[in-house]
Amino acid sequence: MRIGELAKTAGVTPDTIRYYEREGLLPPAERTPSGYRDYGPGVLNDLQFIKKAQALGLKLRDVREVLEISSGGKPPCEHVRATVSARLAEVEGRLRELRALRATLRETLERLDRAPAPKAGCRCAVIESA
Amino acid sequence: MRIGELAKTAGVTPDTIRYYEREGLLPPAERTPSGYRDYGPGVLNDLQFIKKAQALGLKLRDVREVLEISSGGKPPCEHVRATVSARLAEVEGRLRELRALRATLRETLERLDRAPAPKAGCRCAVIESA
DNA sequence: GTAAACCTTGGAGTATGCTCCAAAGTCAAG
DNA sequence: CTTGACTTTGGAGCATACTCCAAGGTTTAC
Repeated sequence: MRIGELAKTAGVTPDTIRYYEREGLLPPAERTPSGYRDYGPGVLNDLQFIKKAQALGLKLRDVREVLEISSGGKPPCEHVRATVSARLAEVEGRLRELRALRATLRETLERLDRAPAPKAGCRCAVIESA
Repeated sequence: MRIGELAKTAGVTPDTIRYYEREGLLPPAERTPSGYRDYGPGVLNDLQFIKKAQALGLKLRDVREVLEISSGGKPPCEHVRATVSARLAEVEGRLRELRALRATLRETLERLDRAPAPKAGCRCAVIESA
């Protein structure tokens, strides 16, 4: 299977596949005599594994680590748990930040509503007084 | 006032000030005969305006637009409102995404808890079955 | 035999807000 | 006059996950 077919089957672009290979998520592909990448059907599983892990919120770096561990013969579940936990903590932190930012933005809108008509030459009373 | 002093007073680095100038957030500074940037005290307000606008959730691009409008003589409040509204919508969208991601991560952790002991050679049953 | 569709590589570009660097010039104190 | 602290510029680098490009080689269909 050449890269275009694999890409179409997996629902990604050839560029993405080459990128994964460069980044060590996929092993270097075998080559035809003319240098084209030549894939067996197993790579499809690899790509789907990557997509699923991404859908679970893992970054490509995380996925690479998981793949490295499991290709070393060990089940990576322990590592997966640590990674997912870390990602969850990150997401919760980011949620807190964004909720705070949302509150600030809402308050700013209210202040804009209540603000008096701007004087010519003013920059923005609402921002200035923040 | 030279850039180092201004930076210290405003609580930023000289690099940041030069960056703002490059990006059009600050007007090109006047220069001493030897080429050093030479600031009047008004620039402090500009820097604080930028910091406040950032604290309100505006991006530097937004701030630049606001500054451009107000340096054109018009009060930028209308534009500020539009910008803040847009930013709020973005933040709310991102919050929704992150809440969904958090749910996925939590569910994944639970599945890891319930998962049977991994077989050697398995990649990760929990990811595979996602 | 030729044209279309495919493949290769290396490298640049995207967005964000800085930060850090080297090489060289300037200024203040002693 | 020297030392150290300051300044200048242009440019690279970070993190993320790709995307797109050009210039060239290959394969396939007709």
